[in-house]
Amino acid sequence: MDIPKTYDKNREAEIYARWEKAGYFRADAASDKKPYTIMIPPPNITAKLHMGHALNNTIQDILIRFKRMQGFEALYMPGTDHAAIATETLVVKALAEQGITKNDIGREGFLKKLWEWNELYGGTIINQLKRLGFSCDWGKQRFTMDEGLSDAVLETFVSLYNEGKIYRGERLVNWCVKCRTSISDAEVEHEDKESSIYHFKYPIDGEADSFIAFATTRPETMLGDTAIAVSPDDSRYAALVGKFAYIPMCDRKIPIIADSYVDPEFGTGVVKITPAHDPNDFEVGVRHNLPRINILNDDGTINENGGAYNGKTREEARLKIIEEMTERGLYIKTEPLSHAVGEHDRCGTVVEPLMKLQWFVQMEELAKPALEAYTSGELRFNRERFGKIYKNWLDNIRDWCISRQLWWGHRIPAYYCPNGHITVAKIAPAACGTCGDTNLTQDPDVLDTWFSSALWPFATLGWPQKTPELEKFYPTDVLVTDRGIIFHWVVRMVFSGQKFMGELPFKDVIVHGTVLDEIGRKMSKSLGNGIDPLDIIEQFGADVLRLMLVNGNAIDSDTRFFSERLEPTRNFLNKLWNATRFVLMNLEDYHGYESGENVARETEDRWILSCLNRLITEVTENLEAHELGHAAKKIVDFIWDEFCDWYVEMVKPRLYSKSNDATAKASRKAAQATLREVLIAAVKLLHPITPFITEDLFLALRNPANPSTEYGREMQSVMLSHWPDFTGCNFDNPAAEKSIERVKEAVRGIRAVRTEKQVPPSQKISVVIIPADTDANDLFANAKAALALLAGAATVDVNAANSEPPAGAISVVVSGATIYLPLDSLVDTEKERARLSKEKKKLEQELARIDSKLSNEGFVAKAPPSLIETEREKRENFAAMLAKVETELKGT
RNA sequence: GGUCGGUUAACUCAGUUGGUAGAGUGCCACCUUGACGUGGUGGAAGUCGCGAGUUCGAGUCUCUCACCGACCACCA
Repeated sequence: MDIPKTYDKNREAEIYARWEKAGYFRADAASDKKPYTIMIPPPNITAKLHMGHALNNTIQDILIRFKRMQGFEALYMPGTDHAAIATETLVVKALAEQGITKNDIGREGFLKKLWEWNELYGGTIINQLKRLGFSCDWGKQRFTMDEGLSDAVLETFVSLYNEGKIYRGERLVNWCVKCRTSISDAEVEHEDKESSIYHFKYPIDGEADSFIAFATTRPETMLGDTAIAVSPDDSRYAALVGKFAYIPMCDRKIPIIADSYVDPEFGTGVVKITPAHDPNDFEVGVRHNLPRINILNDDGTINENGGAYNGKTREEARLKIIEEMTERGLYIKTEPLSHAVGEHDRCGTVVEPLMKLQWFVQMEELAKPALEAYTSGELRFNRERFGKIYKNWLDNIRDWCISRQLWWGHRIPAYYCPNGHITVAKIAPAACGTCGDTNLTQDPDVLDTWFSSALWPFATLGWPQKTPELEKFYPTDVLVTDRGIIFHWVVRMVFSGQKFMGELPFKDVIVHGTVLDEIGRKMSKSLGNGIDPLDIIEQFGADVLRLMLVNGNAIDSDTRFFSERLEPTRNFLNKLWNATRFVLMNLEDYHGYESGENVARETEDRWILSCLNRLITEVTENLEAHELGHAAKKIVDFIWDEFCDWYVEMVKPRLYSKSNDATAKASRKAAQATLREVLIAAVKLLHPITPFITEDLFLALRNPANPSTEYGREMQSVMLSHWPDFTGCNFDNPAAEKSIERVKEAVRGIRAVRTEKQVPPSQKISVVIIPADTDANDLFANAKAALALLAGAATVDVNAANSEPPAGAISVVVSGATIYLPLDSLVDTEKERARLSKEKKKLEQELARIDSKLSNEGFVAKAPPSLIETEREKRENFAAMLAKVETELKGT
């Protein structure tokens, strides 16, 4: 049989194509199996996938494959997001490079460009997902702007509108002067900036030489001031309340009012009020019925309300006003100030609060059940702190501004007639619903991109239609997402699901960390420190990337993408590949034993099966609990340490035995059966994480007589075979485990001496073991052949207990035996005494530690009995070993 | 300003109900033994950020502080 020494990662694409062709990822709504559903967080069609997607989707695919193997009808629903503003910005930029603007090509032409963009990037993303091995049901793939989702969006909008939960109103919105659109609070990033605070004073109207001093960080907004406010409790200004201040630039008198919003301790205790350009001032304005003067155009320049400043930019106006105030003797001073400035997260432009007529979703009532779901414990987060983020957001919920002044997105289904009536309908109405006027225009704005993704868990399944898919697969089982979009997305899916499906869209939320670069920074385009998953796949394969991303990692903490971790991961898969190769090479005359059949198993067989049994239990538990890092690490450790380093080595003498003796043959077959069984189970456990290589290995192990058989139609893939489960096989075997642990201890002891004495592996030594009792005698006698191989011995003699030790030998005391290595020429009495003394000291220290513990009344009284028992057993063992060491010391 | 996270071997990180500190990489020494040198064997290496507390016992629980990081936030 000819199997290459290394796994060919280039087979991944071929294996994937095979799966896809066979329809293994298809989830059937008519199936009798229990459903298990995960919705992919639809990637934005803005660019290629990055490492964050790779992690996010790997977690999902592991869970999906695990559940599919467990016999669930598992649906991994794929799709993409149109990402309204993000994509539009990119396309605008791309057009600008050709000297084209949106208006040049018009709405229709522009949208055509966007659909072309979607074809290109949406397609790229899908191919990347496939390349990473994700087992999505591609037949069900959706896009947030496709027909079905668009219908769901309209349905939602109309229904919320009819309920009065969507309204249109003039409010202060976050306005991006560059993108010329409103954005939601969540899209505003606050960053502390070094800027200045300017101190001015306004004259008090009608009183010569009387002024009121205040400070502002935005002098240009003075043009829109409609009041001056002080604290009601501030005696300093009490006399001024009710009087008027005078704004010279605008020739405007504004009232001096008292409002509790003002903190008398801060600054001068005086705040200028600009209701049209500051959210707090807006509130104050509402309370005091102040006029709202909008001084800005959509592009951020001063409008006609700014009088002489009309047409100037924000920055120009600011300087000019400072100048003018100075000339008028009303400027006091400028101080440096570090304060938070809101910026648009997409373009970095300073956000301007602006009065606008926009569409809003009234959040108060929708938020209540969403909050209740969390506080009642129905909605769970994998870490409590993520739940707190969720709760905090809902506690401070504000109405959601959903209109965007963009073209790419779901156009708002509101139609206006010349008489000022609004008609909201899914299908463009022929006439105004109020006055019957047929001259209607549709609102030019589109909806916030999250409006559609909020519906993702059920709209993708066919809602508002009552489809079999919706019936079968909703609610989904778990949502896996990045920390960054808990409130953007998770919150909105929750209340949407509750509102329209009457049921939470999922009960478990897994929030994972961010993939950082090698020095702990976020990967970003601007830093140029991003790593393309496809580059890694090109070099190492998807299996390596997937395993590396989860192995040993705490799911909730950020992880650095450390390229040095790739090689060890690849090495592991190579190790697994070769372990399988070894097993296959030794199965040539194997004619099949099925699990549970009566096989002449030996102690090491029972040991490895016992370890495997525990591994399966633990890995299953870990996966159920979404602790992928633990699961992966345990499988890797088992395969490498227990299986390869110990079991395979121990079993070699049995495999290589040429004896035709019936016992020897039975023993060989038992070894073959165990090797195969254990490896098949291990490969299955690993399959959700590294699906490609395990598929190949499984198929080979299934049919060892002809492992190179091409994937036949009748052959099932790994994912459809069952998740390993040894319940009822009685493989749990503590006695075998204890025995093998002793063998391992003996082997390590001998190896340590060999290394110390620099005995090369090629030099075979003889070993004499004098066991402490009959149990140990049986154990070591049975393990003679394995011991010989593992310790590089030509002969292993197990003498009777208490028999005379050989002369001139180095002695090693282990649990249950003293081992003698007759290495006459190498024995140096002085050094031996030193070594044994060191050993003695170590044992004495161990004993002292245990004794102090056991003689501690508090410990004996309060520690769990099992722990005390363990300590006593250890004490016994150490005491016996110490006695042996002392005997040896006397002998030298 | 508020909330949260991190601080464990030279490096990157695990450490699931508190019970004698682990892995990988790197380093040192040895080895091509019939699966694998993308390998094997042995080894060195940590006062678990500082200080205190609870406990028979603390990397693990509580508090203080320090440094790093994330998020939230309307203080002019």
